[in-house]
Amino acid sequence: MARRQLAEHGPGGLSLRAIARQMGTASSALYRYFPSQGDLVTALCVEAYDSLAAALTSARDARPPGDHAGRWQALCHSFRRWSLDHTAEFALIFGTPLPGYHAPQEVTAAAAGRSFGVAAGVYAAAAQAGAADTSRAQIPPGLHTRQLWDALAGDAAARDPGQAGIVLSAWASLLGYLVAEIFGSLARLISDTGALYQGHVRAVMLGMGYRPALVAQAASDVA
Amino acid sequence: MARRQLAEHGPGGLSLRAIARQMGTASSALYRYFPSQGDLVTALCVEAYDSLAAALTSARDARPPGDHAGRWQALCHSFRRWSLDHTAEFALIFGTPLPGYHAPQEVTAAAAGRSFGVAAGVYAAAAQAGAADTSRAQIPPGLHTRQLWDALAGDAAARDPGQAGIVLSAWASLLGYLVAEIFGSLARLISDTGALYQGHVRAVMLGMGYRPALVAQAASDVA
DNA sequence: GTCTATAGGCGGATAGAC
DNA sequence: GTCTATCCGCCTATAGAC
Repeated sequence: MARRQLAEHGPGGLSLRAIARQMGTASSALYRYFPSQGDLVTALCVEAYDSLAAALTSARDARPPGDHAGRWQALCHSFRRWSLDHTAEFALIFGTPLPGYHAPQEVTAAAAGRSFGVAAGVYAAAAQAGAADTSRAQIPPGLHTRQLWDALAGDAAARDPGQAGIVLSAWASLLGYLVAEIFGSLARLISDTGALYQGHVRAVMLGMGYRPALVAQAASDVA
Repeated sequence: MARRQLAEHGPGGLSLRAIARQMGTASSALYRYFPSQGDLVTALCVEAYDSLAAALTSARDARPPGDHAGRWQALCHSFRRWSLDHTAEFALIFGTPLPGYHAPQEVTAAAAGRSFGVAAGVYAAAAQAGAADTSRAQIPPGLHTRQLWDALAGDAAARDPGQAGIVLSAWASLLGYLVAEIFGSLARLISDTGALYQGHVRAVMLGMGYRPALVAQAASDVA
């Protein structure tokens, strides 16, 4: 099925008809595949999360397993690349919720955990290898995680509750930068967003406890 | 005018008719005040930015000028409170851009700078007083700021280009947390968002170079 | 499976009465 | 200034022919 074509439409301009028009079929034909618009959106959300997870995994594996700081940095770079290349999907899963639509908790939480789990796994490996010092990160332990453990249960790497908070906080920091860049609130204030993102990543890494020497080295690798 | 009533509508459900319906008038009556929908949206955006700026300013002034770490923390807390209390306005200025709408650069940039300038001023004061060590923060200098300097020109506090990058990066980190919390992508993974936000703020502050002792003290003040 | 046709609703915007 | 009436377009969803 050519469902991938769907997401290539405008971010907010998501509509059954527009999708159908774009792929050359009648709008009513889509009802053979999805009972309603909501189910189609849900499918798109899951696909977007999985697409992001795939990009992150690919970026991770492009670096040797021992290069922990490099792996995290590649992850960050990939996150931004994916977001810039898939602004519609980005808006779908991270942007303003659709007016009438409410995503089913189970399915989207699992999909979200799948993408977040990649980041958690990379950090867990770094912490275990000593490339990141968990105790230097400043995130309080004892978070009441809900779906998080279920989503990461399959990933044997991430177990420490403190680690989950650290990665979640760091991931939110990255997300904030991308939201500001892609949705435009940052573009109103600054121009060379790429350079600032590099600094942002560096600051986040240090906040996570990555060893400064490794961070500096990983940064020079990119340049 | 009862324009404030407008913003009390649903985040994505922004429409001239819905607004008019809610305030009991005919939709066509609004055209006496705004030439088109876009102008109305622009007015709402500016009002939202100014509302945020007012909240931030108020939170800042609730702490003594010498309590630099406390002022920044109050700012962060106020940012979250405002966002949670004004989800519609939050979505309007930080969320997915409206399909057809393009905000006029000059006016929105100025408004955005007005709110961001409060944060920049607080940090600049902290840096000048030695409560924050700029050199410990890990953001590269030499950013090509565009509207930023114009917006902050009136504020004599913020001058160092490096400082602008630090605050921008930190502000993006906060924004990311709030986006994740309010738009729901974080709610799918975790429950006690308030506690995590406190840790997030702490990590951001340390990343900005705030003295660890002051951060710890400010944190205990809140608890 | 995909099409045409259609129902019913909401949206922005304008014209003209009062 | 605000109203009613209206035009036109886009949307979701369904019915029924092929």
